[in-house]
Amino acid sequence: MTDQPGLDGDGPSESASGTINRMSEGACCAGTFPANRRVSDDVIDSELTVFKALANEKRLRIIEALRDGELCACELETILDAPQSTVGSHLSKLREAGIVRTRKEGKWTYYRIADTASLQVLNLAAALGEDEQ
Amino acid sequence: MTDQPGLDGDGPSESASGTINRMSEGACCAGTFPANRRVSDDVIDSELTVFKALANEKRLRIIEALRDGELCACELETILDAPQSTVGSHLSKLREAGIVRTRKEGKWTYYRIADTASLQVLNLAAALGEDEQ
DNA sequence: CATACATATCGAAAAAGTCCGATTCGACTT
DNA sequence: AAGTCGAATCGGACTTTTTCGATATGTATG
Repeated sequence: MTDQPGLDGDGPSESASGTINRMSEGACCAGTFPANRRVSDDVIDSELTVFKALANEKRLRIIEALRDGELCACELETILDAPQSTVGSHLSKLREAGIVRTRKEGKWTYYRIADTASLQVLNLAAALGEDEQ
Repeated sequence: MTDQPGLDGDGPSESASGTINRMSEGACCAGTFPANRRVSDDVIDSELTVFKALANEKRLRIIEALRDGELCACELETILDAPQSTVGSHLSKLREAGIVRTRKEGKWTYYRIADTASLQVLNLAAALGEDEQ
């Protein structure tokens, strides 16, 4: 027989609820798992939508550029120094993810940050990544 | 303020050396982009590292599972219901990104969230994505 | 030391994402 | 209406990421 991890719980951070159903026979985790630690698919989907939208250098540059206020699509083209179709598809993804919102004025389309919470996410991520390098 | 789109169309008579212009004909924003809105590459890199690590369903499930405390790699295998090598590579990426930290105990490896700021990022993202669906 | 188990890593195929020319569409001007 | 400009979208080449069997490493046990 083999030991089970976390049985005696002498670790420094073993303070979680003991509702995890551990097995009493066989290998470490065979058969049973802490099902109560699953999270709803909706939450995962929400997070995934946002993070996929943010996991791209050009899209991050767009958002950083929009920190101080709205810009039109063509201005973002020059900031990214990329072809119109490239910038356009990035903007589409940001809009589909709900990160940015648009305002049409004549033949121009102005983009702005939809929710300041997006900027908080950026700030937190920057701080997180910073002390890891 | 920079010139907003509104200057008259000049026609295809671009003669100067386009320093930042990629299009054949400058119009709306050619030459007058808000350069001061650029952000340092370091910040972008930090954000990118974090967001790339979080932009994956399985890795998000791992992090959500670790909210309440550490779990060993084999427990995470059963949560994800994926082969050991798949889970292992996701855990490697999370560790390389600094999202999780490990603790070895005998032949087991325990994973935990490295920084509670990660969970704040998740919470914000979940809220952001929520009201977009 | 042989064995079993936990896990890290490799490598190649599959899947997903990015890039960008070309096209389409809408709004404006003449 | 015809032409122009800004912008959205399509299609396919290209790049990156994911997946997972196979293998390697490490740790306990007999």
